[in-house]
Amino acid sequence: MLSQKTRYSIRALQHLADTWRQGPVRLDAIAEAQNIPRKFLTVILSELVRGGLVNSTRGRDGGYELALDPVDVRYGDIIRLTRGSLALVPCAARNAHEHCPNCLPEAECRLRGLMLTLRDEMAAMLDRISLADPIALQPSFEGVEE
Amino acid sequence: MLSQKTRYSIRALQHLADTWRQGPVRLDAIAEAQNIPRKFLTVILSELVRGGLVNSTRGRDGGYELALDPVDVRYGDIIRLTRGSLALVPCAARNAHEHCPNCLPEAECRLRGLMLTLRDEMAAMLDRISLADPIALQPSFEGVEE
DNA sequence: ATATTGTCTATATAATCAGTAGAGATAATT
DNA sequence: AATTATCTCTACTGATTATATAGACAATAT
Repeated sequence: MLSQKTRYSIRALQHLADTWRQGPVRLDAIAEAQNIPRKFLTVILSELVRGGLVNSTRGRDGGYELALDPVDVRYGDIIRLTRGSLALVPCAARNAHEHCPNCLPEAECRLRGLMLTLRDEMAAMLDRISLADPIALQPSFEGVEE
Repeated sequence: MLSQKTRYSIRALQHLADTWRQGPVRLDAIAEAQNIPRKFLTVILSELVRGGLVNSTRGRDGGYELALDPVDVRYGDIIRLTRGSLALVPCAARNAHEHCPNCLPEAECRLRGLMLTLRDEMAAMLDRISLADPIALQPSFEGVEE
């Protein structure tokens, strides 16, 4: 699962992509439009600034804007930045690789083999789509079991 | 990320797939071969039994075996059973669907649109591969940054 | 009977997550 | 220079979840 924080990060970035080239957007505007707790969003946006995806301006008329053209911010980048890794197990991460505790030797682990392949498929998709791309919305399931 | 418990579950099931049709395998044998804490594995295997993937036999010469032919146990099933869902956000789950807290209406959420597509791609892969399939192992990265 | 094996519920501990508090820094305006 | 409007940073809190462990119980073979 993506953490709530990662989900907030993505939605905040989508908001900034939507307002690209319209000048700085205030934190409160983002919080309100995206339904994100204001205080928590300060932490999240600061991390995105530190991570280089967002620029901030302080003081009156300040706010946030994307540091890059939306077309250059891919979902894979965002998830790697906020969550550290795309992979579903630590040992299958290509960037933030870590050993899994209590596992078999990596070279013998079939779960790792599988999860590496899956990670690469996920990366192929998430690195293809940017904040500038249209995304097909899907009707709500409204609790329907499928 | 998959929880440690899910990872243990998968490795335990792989072990049982390897010993398919060789009679019940004792918990201690699995724990030792797969490097899983013995006491924790009792909990895990009991859940797999309750979930219908594994059969158990008590008493002397008892142990665990797969309830189905390995070819009929797909990784998607295992993850759905142990983790509840394949999706990376609650609202993108097709089986265990839940609303994400503090989100936009689902029908308007681009993150959900994206994550539904990703979920379906992941499902396509994980439901194609079973415990009977060979899995390509991959050399350990040994801390190498890529 | 006894030894061997799995089952079940409760508990302990630690880590992570989600969110808040509050003092501080910077910039524009007056 | 004072004021107001912004963002910044570190620390903290409370709740939840994850990772186990303990120990009494049930079933089976010999």
